[in-house]
Amino acid sequence: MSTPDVKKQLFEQFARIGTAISSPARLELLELLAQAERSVDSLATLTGLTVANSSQHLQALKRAGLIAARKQGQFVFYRLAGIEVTQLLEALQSVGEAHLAEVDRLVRSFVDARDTLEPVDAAELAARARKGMVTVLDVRPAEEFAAGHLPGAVNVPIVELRERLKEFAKGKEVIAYCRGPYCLMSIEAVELLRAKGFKARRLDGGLPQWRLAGLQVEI
Amino acid sequence: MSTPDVKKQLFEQFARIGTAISSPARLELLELLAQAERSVDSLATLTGLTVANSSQHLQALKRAGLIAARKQGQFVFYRLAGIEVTQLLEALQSVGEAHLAEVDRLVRSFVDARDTLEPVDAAELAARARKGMVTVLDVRPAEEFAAGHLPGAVNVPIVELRERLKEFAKGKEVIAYCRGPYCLMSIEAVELLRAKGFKARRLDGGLPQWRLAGLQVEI
DNA sequence: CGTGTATTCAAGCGATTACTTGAATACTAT
DNA sequence: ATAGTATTCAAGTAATCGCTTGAATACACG
Repeated sequence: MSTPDVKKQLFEQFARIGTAISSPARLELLELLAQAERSVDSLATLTGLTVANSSQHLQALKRAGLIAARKQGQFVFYRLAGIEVTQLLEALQSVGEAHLAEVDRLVRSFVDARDTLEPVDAAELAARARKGMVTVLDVRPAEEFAAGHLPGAVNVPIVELRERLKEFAKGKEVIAYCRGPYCLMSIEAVELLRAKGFKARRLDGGLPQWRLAGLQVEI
Repeated sequence: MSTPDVKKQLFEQFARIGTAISSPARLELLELLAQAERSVDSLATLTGLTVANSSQHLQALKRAGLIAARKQGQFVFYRLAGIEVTQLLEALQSVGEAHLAEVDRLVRSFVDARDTLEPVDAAELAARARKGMVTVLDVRPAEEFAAGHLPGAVNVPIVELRERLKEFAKGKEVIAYCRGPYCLMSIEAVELLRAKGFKARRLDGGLPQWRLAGLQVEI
């Protein structure tokens, strides 16, 4: 095999991965899978895609090496193929934030709050949580919490938060997190908590970013 | 603007970047631009694409925020938009290496040598070069060397190496590098040097990886 | 000012992609 | 076995993409 030929084939392979992340639907699937493994059906419901369409997208992602499948009974559970995939998604977002004006505009449009919510970074939270100084609040759905969460976090899905406020102590600061930097549930949580007189901030990033920082995840 | 709508638009934006890296031709262009800024014409020549086709690919990359352009006289020089783009390409390759069997096969097919060439990593080279213990050899074309190279490196393009061997001292080890982990010129250089009785190894990665490691680049 | 060169634009064509629909397959549980 | 559910497969259509060709634009130089 001649060498320029090998080069070309390598570019073709890498381009396959590019193709896999060139669809909004597939990116949404990947974001969900970055939280927890899930069945085709559950992914279809969460994304609003038809089941057949989801299945096709998932197969495309699998062919590109981004996700892996596990069959259990009549269900097929898909999961990210590895931490490299999370890194790839991070890099994708980081390019978007740095160089696409449209991304900047969109982020500002819903996280004006960002400035006022004073996000805590992972290292700071890790230190303070270890000393028991803060309550770590995971507002994601129970399934995602079950598949892995920050050490010592309590799970109150955002839809239940309003009616479970009494579970929190007024004195202790609450740090809320959810799926990632563009996940709105933690922002909503912080706003609700503050309105009710709690001291609350949000984590800058979600579980995937916590993992990427090399920090420990509890199951 | 409703929030699920914003989410959707964000995925669309990130997908634009995915689309940009979904073509082998564009990946090749990006790899070249990771070395140095270049004109459309020079990129077309290097890749073997027609000028019009290159121009279109470059515009696509620009729209996706991956590259930026600078017009000087009748030339348009394109360059990577930022270090995030290099990170993205790194992440892409890393997913490929980890999860695409085909990539593994291709890499093995031309870098069996890899095992026997005992690549040096960036940190080790930085330390040894600072003490003057090794000769750092850049085998890339002169233009790319001129746009930035490892501190203290000497530039002998691979095509000139055979006739310029007398410039090297037999006793001092030579560490060769070129464009990146899949760049063959440094492998060829090491093989030639060894055959002629020099002590030689290659750097694991090229200039972009050196930059990503946060190490200093000389111009 | 005209000539040559670098780049971009515009139109066209074949190949690929995204999504839908309806059916087939695979497994579970009664 | 039978019915029910999860997933995949297959076929069809509209839209998009990659590349080519030929022309237009932009700039430099004599």
